[in-house]
Amino acid sequence: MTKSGLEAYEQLCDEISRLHHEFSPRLGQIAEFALANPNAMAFETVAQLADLADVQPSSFVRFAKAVGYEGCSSMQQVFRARLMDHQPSYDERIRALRQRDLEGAAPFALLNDFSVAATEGLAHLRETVRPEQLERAVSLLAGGSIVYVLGLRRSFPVAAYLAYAIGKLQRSVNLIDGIGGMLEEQASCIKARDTLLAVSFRPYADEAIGVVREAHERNASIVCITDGPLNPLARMADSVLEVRDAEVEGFRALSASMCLALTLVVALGRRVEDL
Amino acid sequence: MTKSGLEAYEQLCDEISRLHHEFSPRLGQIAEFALANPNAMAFETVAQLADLADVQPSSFVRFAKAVGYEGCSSMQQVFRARLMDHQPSYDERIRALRQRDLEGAAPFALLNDFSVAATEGLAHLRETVRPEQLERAVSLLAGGSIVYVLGLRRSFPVAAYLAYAIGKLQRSVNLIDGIGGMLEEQASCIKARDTLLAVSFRPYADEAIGVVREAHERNASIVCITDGPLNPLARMADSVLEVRDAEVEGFRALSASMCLALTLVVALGRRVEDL
DNA sequence: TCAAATATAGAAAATTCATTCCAAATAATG
DNA sequence: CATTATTTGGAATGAATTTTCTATATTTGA
Repeated sequence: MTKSGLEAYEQLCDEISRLHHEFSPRLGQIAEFALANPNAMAFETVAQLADLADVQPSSFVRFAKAVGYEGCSSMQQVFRARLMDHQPSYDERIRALRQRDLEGAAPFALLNDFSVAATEGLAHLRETVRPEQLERAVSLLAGGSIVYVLGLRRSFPVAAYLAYAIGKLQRSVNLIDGIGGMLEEQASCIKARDTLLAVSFRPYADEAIGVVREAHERNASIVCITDGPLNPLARMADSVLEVRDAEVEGFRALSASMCLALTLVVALGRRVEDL
Repeated sequence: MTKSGLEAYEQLCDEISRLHHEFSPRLGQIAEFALANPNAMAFETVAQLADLADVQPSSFVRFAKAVGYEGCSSMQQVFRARLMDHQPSYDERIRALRQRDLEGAAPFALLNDFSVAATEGLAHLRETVRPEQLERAVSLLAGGSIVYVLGLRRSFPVAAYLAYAIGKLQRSVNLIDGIGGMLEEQASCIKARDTLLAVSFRPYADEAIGVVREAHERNASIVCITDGPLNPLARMADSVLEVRDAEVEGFRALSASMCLALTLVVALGRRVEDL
């Protein structure tokens, strides 16, 4: 396994500490500065660092060489990697996962990888959804006299689940599924007091966009479950909930989406009960 | 109070999202890159970013100006401030989550509970499904000349997903959904060389049992996804896969089921590819 | 105290960088 | 189809950055 950013950083700190007592005064001064200001070391230019540490830029270069690097630039990479490492992006984690799943192709290995990916997706969901967003979405759903649920193609299973579950709450719910080619007819039922709950993932189906636009023009409330902020639906929506299910070979597991859907439904049920 | 690095960053993200739809193609491309790679945006030089995003450096400068900055450098400060500000350890992240859970509204607490429950469901799935069961299920699916997918009521979303995904593999697939009251007619198409993939959770719908029985009598292969061994379908099935999604107030999240479904589909795709 | 060695400061040089500008390409308009 | 407006690619520019170099200062050891 390749060395992580944090490890390299800690190793460098150790090295600096070890050498500190045998450094010349100026180098020692820089060593202390470096250990005390790792953020600055990561971001500032040598000139700025020199200014902050009250030394000459050339001293910084000598320092970098003294601890074993070719120059300041390569030393700086270590301080940067540390910050990167602290926050591995969701994409990076999933990419790492995908790397592994290429090795074992057996179905069981797949199940393992996908379930780990789904777990990551759920964790991501917890971390990124903001309480007030959820709150708002539930309010909009509770406020609509009829809830319309939209989801086509890959989003359809989520929409179907939402419609089923909301229906069990004894609320008026309508699944816009485009059955019999009647998408527009279904959409045209949406009125101003209603709420449209739209589920849409990339690539965003044109028909779905059309339905949302129509609902928007009719002044219906719109709650949108989607996979990213760069989404043609987002700007028409009154509430946007972001989910990022791991995608493998073009398929999304929808595990996190389903979890969010369940949350919305149960929260809606409680809200309605309380009234 | 002075604006934190994180706030500024989130504000910038919002702005990018808001403007995305009116950007030119190249600017849109950069917008997506920026949101997907905030780390790179913080550290890399414009030339490197341009290379990564596959655009010209000048386009990056145009982008920075389009979102309201004087140039790339000032925009980059925002991405850097985010990392400066925000270097939580794992423990801190957990604590922050608890904090939000406590002070946050009820729906968010629900989301937390459900996502934890779903995570446990996934772990359970990993632990209980045996490799040879999966192998067998995939073989049966690969062997059938037509795959029929059955799932009614709460199981319907899983079935819909399976049908959609198997269809994308260019295989003949047929979703038995009982549309137009034609459940029996749909079921009567199943022949001996076909495979029925039945999804059924408690309380097992009578109609579903009927369809499986009919398929069984016609000597079709039967793969069953269900929630326990005490299931009327199990004894007719050639392969049984057991999933236990967490249940809350009578609702199942289906997260684990979706994960298993994805696994079956991708494994099937690979199996067919290899032939 | 004096020479030798080492460390430092600061200027200079060589890169690299962000930005600008203009021409080519593309899309919109009449 | 011709014209106009946008958008895009890529070279040019000038500022900034890292690094090297050298004269000066400081320390070391006799």
